[in-house]
Amino acid sequence: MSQVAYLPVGKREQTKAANRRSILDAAREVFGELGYESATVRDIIRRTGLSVGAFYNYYRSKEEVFEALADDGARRFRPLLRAAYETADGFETYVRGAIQAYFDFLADEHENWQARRPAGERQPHTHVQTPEMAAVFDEIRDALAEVMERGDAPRVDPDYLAVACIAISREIGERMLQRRPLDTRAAADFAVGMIMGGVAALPRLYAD
Amino acid sequence: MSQVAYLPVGKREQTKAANRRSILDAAREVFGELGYESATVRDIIRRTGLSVGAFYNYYRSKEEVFEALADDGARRFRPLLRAAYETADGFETYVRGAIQAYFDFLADEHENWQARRPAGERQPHTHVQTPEMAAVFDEIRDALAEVMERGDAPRVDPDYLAVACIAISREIGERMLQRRPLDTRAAADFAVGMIMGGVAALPRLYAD
DNA sequence: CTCTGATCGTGACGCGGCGTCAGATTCGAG
DNA sequence: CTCGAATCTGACGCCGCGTCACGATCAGAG
Repeated sequence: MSQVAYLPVGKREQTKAANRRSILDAAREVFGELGYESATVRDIIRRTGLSVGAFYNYYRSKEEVFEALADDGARRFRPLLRAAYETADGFETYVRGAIQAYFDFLADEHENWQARRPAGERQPHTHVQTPEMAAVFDEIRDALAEVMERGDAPRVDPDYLAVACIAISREIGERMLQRRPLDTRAAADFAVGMIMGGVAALPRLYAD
Repeated sequence: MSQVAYLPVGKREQTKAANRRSILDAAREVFGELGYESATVRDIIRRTGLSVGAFYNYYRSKEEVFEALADDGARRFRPLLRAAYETADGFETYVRGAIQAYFDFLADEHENWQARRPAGERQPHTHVQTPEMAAVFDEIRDALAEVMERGDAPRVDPDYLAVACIAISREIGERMLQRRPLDTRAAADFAVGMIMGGVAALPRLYAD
């Protein structure tokens, strides 16, 4: 029974990975229960059973844990986004696929661990800047540009377009979560309609 | 030279108002220079010359000062919004007026006291929930509903619509501030186009 | 003007969260 | 088994926060 070749071989590597996960899980719970503001680094640490010093071997602050959480979310969402891109056969199907995927994702995450916090609270899926988030932004902008190039839609300022699409999705998504019954489909219909109509009416980049 | 009848008559009232202003001004500067996160209640207090205790007679925390700042912004913006409503003679002119007003307002505030902070920073004009902010939201939603009723635009879910319009304006506005040269007109063209086209294509509330 | 209660200002103080670091412990290569 | 490096531990000092007992100032009554 020597050296069962798992992914992280050494014992050190294993506990390291486990601790990272443990901290992230604890943080999710704590932020969910106490909210970001009033949560304490020590609150998170307590749930992990680690010592204070050990925690600081992994993350330098509460903020950094929060970012890691957001980054994690973005990382899990990315494949869904990519799938939407690859499945799509035009501008509208891409937008629809991406938004429906996002709203379902949102609903899922919300169910799972967001123990009903007051609205307007800081949430990992919004307004934090992390590398993975930036990557998602770029991916969306490029996909939009790419799909526009194919002639399915008029060419407009891709940066503003991406910003607007994300803004609509984010805010409609958040509003959606507060409504009962939860209807991701209706919300998606709204967001997609807004974007599709909007693009058609937008000032063109190269008047031709 | 006795009792020149100013607006706040008593000396007490005067210094009270002066202190409130002083704190808000100091807070603007401090947040502008240090950023919200790393700014300290004491930093603000130091700039006012007040004592610690005196500060706490006016605001209970850094957060509360920040909200007061946001509230103040909303309060100054409201008349401009109202003017846009009263000047408008239809859906498009209202949307255009409101957005142009907002972007000009944004540009102004930015010039004045926002000593170029890293992007994504917490800013009083975004994502804070204050009574005055909520009032602005309601005003926009009602104005949109009202204008829709007049038949200038198809009727759609007013809540989602208001959320979407505000989201677009907010995010395009923020992006606009990062571009050189600063072009509020172009940004407004984009946002208005997006909204106008979007509304036309939206799922109707009462299919008729 | 004086007196008096009330309001407001002052700053030292205690509390609590933060991040560190010297020492202990555990791992794993040789 | 040995030893150096990686990791863990938790007591410690620091710093910002909000309070509160006390003093100063004001406004109104007499």
